[in-house]
Amino acid sequence: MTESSTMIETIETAIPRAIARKKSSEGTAPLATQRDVPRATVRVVCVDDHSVLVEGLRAQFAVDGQIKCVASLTSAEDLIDTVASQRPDVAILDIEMPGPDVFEVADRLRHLHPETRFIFLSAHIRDGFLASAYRCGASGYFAKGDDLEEIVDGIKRVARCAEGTFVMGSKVRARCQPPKGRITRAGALAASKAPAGGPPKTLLDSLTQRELEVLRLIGKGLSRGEIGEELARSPKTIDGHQERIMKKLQVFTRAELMRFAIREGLAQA
Amino acid sequence: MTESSTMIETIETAIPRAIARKKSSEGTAPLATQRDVPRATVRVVCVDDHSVLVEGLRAQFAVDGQIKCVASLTSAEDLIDTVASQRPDVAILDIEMPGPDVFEVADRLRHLHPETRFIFLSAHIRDGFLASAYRCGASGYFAKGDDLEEIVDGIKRVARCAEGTFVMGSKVRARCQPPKGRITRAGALAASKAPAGGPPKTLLDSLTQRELEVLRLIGKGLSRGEIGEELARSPKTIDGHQERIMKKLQVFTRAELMRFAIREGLAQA
DNA sequence: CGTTGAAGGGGGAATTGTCCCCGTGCAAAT
DNA sequence: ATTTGCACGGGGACAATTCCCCCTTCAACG
Repeated sequence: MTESSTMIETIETAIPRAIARKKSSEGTAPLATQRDVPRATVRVVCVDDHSVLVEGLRAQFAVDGQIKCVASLTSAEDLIDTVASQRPDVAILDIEMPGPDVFEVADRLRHLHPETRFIFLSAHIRDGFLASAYRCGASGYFAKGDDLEEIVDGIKRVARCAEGTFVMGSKVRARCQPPKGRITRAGALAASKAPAGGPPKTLLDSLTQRELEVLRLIGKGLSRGEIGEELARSPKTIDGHQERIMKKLQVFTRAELMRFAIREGLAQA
Repeated sequence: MTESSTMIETIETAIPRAIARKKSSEGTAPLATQRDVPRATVRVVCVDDHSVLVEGLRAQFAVDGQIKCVASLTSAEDLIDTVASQRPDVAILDIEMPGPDVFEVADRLRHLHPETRFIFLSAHIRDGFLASAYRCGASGYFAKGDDLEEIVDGIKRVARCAEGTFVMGSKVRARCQPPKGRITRAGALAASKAPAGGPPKTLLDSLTQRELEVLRLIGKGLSRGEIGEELARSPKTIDGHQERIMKKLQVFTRAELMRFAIREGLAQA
């Protein structure tokens, strides 16, 4: 199954939304051609409530020698402060943690400290997580089951590549484009303009904003009436949304919608 | 343990894996920092599909110096064979992994190699997992969020303690003893001697066998009619069971029952 | 011995959920 | 400009659900 090449195939998908903000460097790409030249140490901060996971990263950073973990947190609560004081190049964020919502914190982080990039390192590959990660401006998404070397390589790549790059681990990539289309250089390029937004395409993308909202509320356990109240609509209207959602997702009961919401990361179990 | 806030560590550096490799290659030589009571090294095998997690354990084992990871697997598939060839003292098992059901493999392991103890190290503390772990003969259950020292200490304890003990991490213990212990008539008695090693009590224990069965079928997405057919009962009867379940679990809709079933490991998302 | 209480089984009514249908506005395609 | 498509809002019919009620059995408790 392994390629003959030793190169790790981490794909960088160009993101249309991100307008290239050049760093006053001239036309020559200063980063791409210096693969073998040791660069300044990449400073990272790790956020994961599983300390054993963080130790594993530290160990691998030590082996690699080009990354240094300058701080670690067990929730997203103090992330902003820590980034403000430590000024890391990259923040590595778990998703399912106690405490404040990681995506919201990440969104604030992007606005307060745009120079610090961040990637997600999650145990699960869920469409909802992937979409949220992309929307809040992440530079990458890796699964905890991805190879260590690949993760380390991805971190360095994120720290050094142009802004607007979205790097995925191979297991993530394998999950988010299964239906049609092979992953090749050309394929990735084509995929970036196919869905008219470039982000990883998932089943969730077939839902409208309203439908997503309704699905999220269903995932919270609200009844049709409660959802209608929440959105200031008639319960019948909610029924209609629900019906369309179920048709799109090929699901037939409300309970299965709950399961779908949980599986895709829209609702918490 | 009430440390919901985050923890910052300014790091000097950890080189755990390199050290671990070096030491283990030297054979079974005792360590320089060995304590007054010299013990044989505890030989363990780690099973987790997240290799970064395994590296974290290895790193911590190197720091501790009394545990040696003799093999690691990314699924339970080859566990029996590996135990047969490596003869470890303890197997450390993740629960939610691709591949064969860990509890079933663990059950076979106990019968084929009763001298090898095993503990579970899971990201989630679910009542269903806890019950399954206990039933299949595990010697312990730790959460990945438990302190590293605690996990390492637990492994050593399991390797050295008398058979039949069940060791839990502090976060696990905090979860499985609900404030309002309202279980059975013998509940008070069992609770009083629980800390010694009795079966963990959870919300699930308050359900009867029939109710558990119904809950499992609900978790599979079946409707009342389908469940009634499955159990050869009237749909109305199923309604009654469901109602009792919801009352016991303090849950108010079928969709929330689905969520509960998923959270407690009775159904898969 | 009677009482209590928990478990299994079911009836009936009100609510909710499921699935048809129709109408409107809005944007892209013809 | 008209057609087409579709997200959105809602009506009505009917099945499923929720939540009351009742009965029976059986084991534990006073």
